Amino acid sequence: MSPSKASYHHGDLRQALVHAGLALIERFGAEDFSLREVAREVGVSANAAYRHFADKGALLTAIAVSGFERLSSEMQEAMLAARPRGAVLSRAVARFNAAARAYVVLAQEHPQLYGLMFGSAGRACLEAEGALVGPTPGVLLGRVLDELVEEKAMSKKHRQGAELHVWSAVHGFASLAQSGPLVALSPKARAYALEEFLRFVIAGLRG
Amino acid sequence: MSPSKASYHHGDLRQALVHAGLALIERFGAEDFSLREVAREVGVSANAAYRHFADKGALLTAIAVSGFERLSSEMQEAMLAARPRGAVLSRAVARFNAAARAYVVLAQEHPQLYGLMFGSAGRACLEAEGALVGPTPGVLLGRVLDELVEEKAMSKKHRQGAELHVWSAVHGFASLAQSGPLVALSPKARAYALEEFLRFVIAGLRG
DNA sequence: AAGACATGTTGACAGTGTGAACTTTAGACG
DNA sequence: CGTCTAAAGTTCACACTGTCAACATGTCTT
Repeated sequence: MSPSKASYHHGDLRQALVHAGLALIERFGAEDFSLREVAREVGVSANAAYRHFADKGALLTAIAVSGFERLSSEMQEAMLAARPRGAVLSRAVARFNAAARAYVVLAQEHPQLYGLMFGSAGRACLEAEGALVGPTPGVLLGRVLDELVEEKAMSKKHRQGAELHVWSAVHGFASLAQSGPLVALSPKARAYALEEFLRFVIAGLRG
Repeated sequence: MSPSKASYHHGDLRQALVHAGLALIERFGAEDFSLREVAREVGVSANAAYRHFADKGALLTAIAVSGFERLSSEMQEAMLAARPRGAVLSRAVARFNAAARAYVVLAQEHPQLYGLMFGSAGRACLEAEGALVGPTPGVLLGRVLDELVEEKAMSKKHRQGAELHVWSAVHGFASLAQSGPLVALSPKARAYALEEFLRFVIAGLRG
């Protein structure tokens, strides 16, 4: 029961495995992820993980879930901190930009985790209902779209299906930002490209 | 030298490995890809592959390259076959739509290959110069954008960096189409969602 | 004809995911 | 308090993997 029980029983092995697994993935990527190695890291036998996860895949999925929850909370935090700048940038647009930036930044700073989340391991928890505790990125973006409609920055007609559109756009940019032509650019140029891209997306919403 | 040499030397083992590997990947995905299994499939010893590929990863990269080349050729083919419909759909817009559809369709029909292409294996050959023989999707889309500018369907001002914008959008949609909220939809509904999305992208280009 | 070189094979080794059987421990109940 | 039980962790075992080293077999050049 005491939080750090160094004896036979670990206390909260499940979470420890997820934590250590996340660290390993960020270092070496999801491809070379080894169940035995994360067990070693935690200081536990190889098969101990099977009391908490059915599979190696189940642990990977749990790590992906933690990634989605982090993404969700960082997007929400950024949206809360967003402030409209002058008259050219409405409140809802500022909040949208903030959410999208948080999304891209997380993908850039944690490429391996991001790859896991949208690989075949993480794919599952987007479809499965109840796998995530926080809102999915699509849901979060959908809320901002509602604000845009309220502000009359986009028409109701274009609202339908638009969360998928903006999610696709942001997700695609985030993906290409870590493999495509953006990697060669300086951080400053990348940031500028992102702002340009956000203008493109907003323009698309206007229709 | 004869095409089917059943003896010690195989003839063109490299291509046979890529072919068989591609088939295995489409069946079981890139995660469970086994060098020994593809060798078995081809009817050759496990280590024969090392005369043609430095690594398991090198074979995977070669398969990804073949995927990119197929993507490229299918996009070009679709663009050639595209015809403007009536007066509402200009030639360049029709060609853009055709290219984007081909992209999404390939991702949908070969999700495992597509995942490989944009996983850490395929990522490399987008950055490395000369790894691909055909044009990259971004280059291909860029050409259609030039046509759009020529047609005055988009301004020169918005042309800069736009291939990254549309590539991001299309890539993101294709990715989410195989994991996100689209999988639950009927094929007809999915096709409609794609058309809606294309309108969104075109609107974004107009600015 | 002969040797050089590319191509394929065999054997071996460390490391992996995972099933089965065993052991330790925490907590419930008399 | 002692005892029983089920959860949590361990050990052993097995098939399989990627890859290295050494060897065998063709093919091509001269």
